[in-house]
Amino acid sequence: MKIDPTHILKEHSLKHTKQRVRVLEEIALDTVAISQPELEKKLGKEIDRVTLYRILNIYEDKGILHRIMDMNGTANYAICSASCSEDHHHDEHIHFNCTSCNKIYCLDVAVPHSTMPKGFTAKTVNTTAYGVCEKCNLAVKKN
Amino acid sequence: MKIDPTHILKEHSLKHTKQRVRVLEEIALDTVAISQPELEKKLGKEIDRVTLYRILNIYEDKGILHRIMDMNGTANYAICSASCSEDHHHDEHIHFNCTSCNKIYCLDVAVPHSTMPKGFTAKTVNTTAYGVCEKCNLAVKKN
DNA sequence: GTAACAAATGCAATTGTATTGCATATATTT
DNA sequence: AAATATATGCAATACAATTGCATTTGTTAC
Repeated sequence: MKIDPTHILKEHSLKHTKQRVRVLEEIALDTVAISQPELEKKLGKEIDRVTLYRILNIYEDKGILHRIMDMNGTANYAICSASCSEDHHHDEHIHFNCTSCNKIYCLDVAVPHSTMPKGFTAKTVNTTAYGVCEKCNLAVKKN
Repeated sequence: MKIDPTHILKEHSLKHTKQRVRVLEEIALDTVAISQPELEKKLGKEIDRVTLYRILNIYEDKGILHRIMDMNGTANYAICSASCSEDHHHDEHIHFNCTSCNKIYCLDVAVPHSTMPKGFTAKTVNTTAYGVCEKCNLAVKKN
């Protein structure tokens, strides 16, 4: 995914700092969501832990990133589709969390809508499938 | 939900201890999933933290409880439907995570199936809707 | 019922994720 | 280039979860 960090920051009236740019660059490298610990490992020498947390939180609030919890309760981040905004995350695709390598994929499969019971108002719906991903399935076959 | 802790333990060849019985009793009190911290608050004087964690893990492995992560990355637990087993969690209903009171409801709404991309094998699918629950919606109207 | 054994519990210590307060550094506006 | 608002880095802290080990408890066989 090719992104323009400077443009994204301007769009959301966020100050242009090298830390913020680096976070966006790093996350945009892969369509697979990246976890906070992985990000910290990659950026820990350039960016302080706390700053990283703060940047990720701001990006989530602004609708720039979406956050997916994996089975361990660890936050994972991926770039939002263009239609996401501060008020509403249009994060209605399926996440696939591999139980072998723990990676989280954003799959291009539409989520069928379900109607909520009376009284419940849903803002966002998050569907996560747990199983084994393509890579890990192949790795098993080889052995 | 009425359950028989002794029967459940026997069914899964688990030793019958008072701690294990208490955990099952406590979780069965409500259809709403209960979080680890809440459980600890309620049972902390009877059961050691670590023991509680271990019991919850065993119950999840055996398919007795299912675990739902809330937005904070905290584990929440609810009794599985009868069809759950060690090999397969038939946890295919929708969870509703209220962003106001943070409660997790197990809704009686079937999850529409989606087909996975080639190479990806899904074992369980977890759908969580985020929004405002019935109680909190009513509370807002009153003020 | 009781002895023997395996397994569960409790405690202390530790890991790992996330947050808060405050001083310093940096980006934007004029 | 100066003023000001905001972001960053550091230290300390909170909280969820895990590990190792000694002790206790449940189960099985006698």
